[in-house]
Amino acid sequence: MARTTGSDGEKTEAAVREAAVSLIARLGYEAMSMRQLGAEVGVQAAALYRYFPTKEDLLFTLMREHMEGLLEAWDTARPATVDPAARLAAYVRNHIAFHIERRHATHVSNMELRSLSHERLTQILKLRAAYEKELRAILRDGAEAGIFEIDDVGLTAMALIQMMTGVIVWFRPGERLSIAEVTTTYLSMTMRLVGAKIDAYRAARRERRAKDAVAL
Amino acid sequence: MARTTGSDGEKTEAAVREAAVSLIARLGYEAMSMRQLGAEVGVQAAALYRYFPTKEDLLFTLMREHMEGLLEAWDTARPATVDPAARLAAYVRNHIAFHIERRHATHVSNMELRSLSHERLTQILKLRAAYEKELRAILRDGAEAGIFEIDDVGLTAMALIQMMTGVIVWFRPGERLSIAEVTTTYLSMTMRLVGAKIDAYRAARRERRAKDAVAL
DNA sequence: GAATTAATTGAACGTTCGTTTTATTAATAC
DNA sequence: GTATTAATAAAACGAACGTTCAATTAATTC
Repeated sequence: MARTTGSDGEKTEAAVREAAVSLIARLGYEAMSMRQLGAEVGVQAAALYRYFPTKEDLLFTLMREHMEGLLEAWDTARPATVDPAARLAAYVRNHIAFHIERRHATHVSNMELRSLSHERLTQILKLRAAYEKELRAILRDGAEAGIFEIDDVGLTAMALIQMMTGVIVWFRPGERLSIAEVTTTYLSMTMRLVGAKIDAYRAARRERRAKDAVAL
Repeated sequence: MARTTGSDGEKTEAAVREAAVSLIARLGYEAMSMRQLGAEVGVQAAALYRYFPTKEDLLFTLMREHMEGLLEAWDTARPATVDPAARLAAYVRNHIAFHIERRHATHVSNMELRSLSHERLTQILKLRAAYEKELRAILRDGAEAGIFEIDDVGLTAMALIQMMTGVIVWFRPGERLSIAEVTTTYLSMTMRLVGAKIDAYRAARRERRAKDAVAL
């Protein structure tokens, strides 16, 4: 009726995070009770307050770490090239891989924003905006280089993100399609959507060189 | 402290539905209390039970009517032609118009599915499946006629629906873009995504006629 | 091995929840 | 104008909620 044998703060906290993501994704933040979460971890509800001062703190921590993880993943996956088509392909691949791998956490971060305080909501939205800005930059560069055909950069970025993130709604690992197949298909849909011509970047560069050569 | 002057069951029920859609969209189903809903309508919580036997019945009614409305809207908007490009354009236009017009109700229908009982969830998903089936049929016809270029019909349908429905997340009437502008841009993104060639249907028909003429 | 710190239990707190019941008044029918 | 029906208020129900607190035991430190 007190500290249990083998209990370990680090392990318990990790178990709480994991169980919370899963429970909130399945039931919703409001519908999940602290008693349920405790039961899932194998601990009384009161023990949870050793790790997170309130239920909302727990939610916010999960969301912030998810968004920071997304930005870090992109920072690692970001290619060195300036070719917009290659950068867009990398963005799509990273986005889909990250979100399929963390379906539950993505669900939480996208659906439970309204349960955050105003200040914390702002923090999460700022992280999200930074991530989306990267995509808009790629689209703008591609449009200005003439290798993408885009009506409205902001609108296209939103459409692409909604389309890609939507994967988590219907995708189930081990069903009809593999992650690789899904990614390939989404990549070709993306490239068509932005009107990218295959190897348009190299063609454009060749053309520019030829023009420069003439100018000399 | 009982029936109030001017009270009218029909008006109250309509006010309850309207307030419920708005409150659930804003706060979430679990977070909205029956007392809050009553206050919004200008009535005690107990009075709500004259119109909906339980809170979940209220939610289910709103969702079912939303989905039925969507199917009816498509039934009305569905064009007579067999041209897949024209049908796809009509589908996109109807989808975007319907969802922008009913942003709150769409939010409710998409986000609160987990608060339904198993049986009722099945009913709603059946309606949704019927609606999505229409899009898959259009895509399949277009692919078979050779005027769309589609890797995977099911996956493309999901991608398109996620992309289009995503409009309600960021679109606010009266801001930078009008509904017409948004619709036009989404239409061209859709056509590019499915690899539709402009007037490909007419060209294909012309070609077929020419071949038939030769065969004679 | 005694003292200290870490981890947890179990009980309790005040609130709020969805819902039910009963009483009461407005509108309608005869 | 009386009887009936429709629409609501007010109060109450037990259950569940997030959270706090004191007590208790395991692990660690010295």
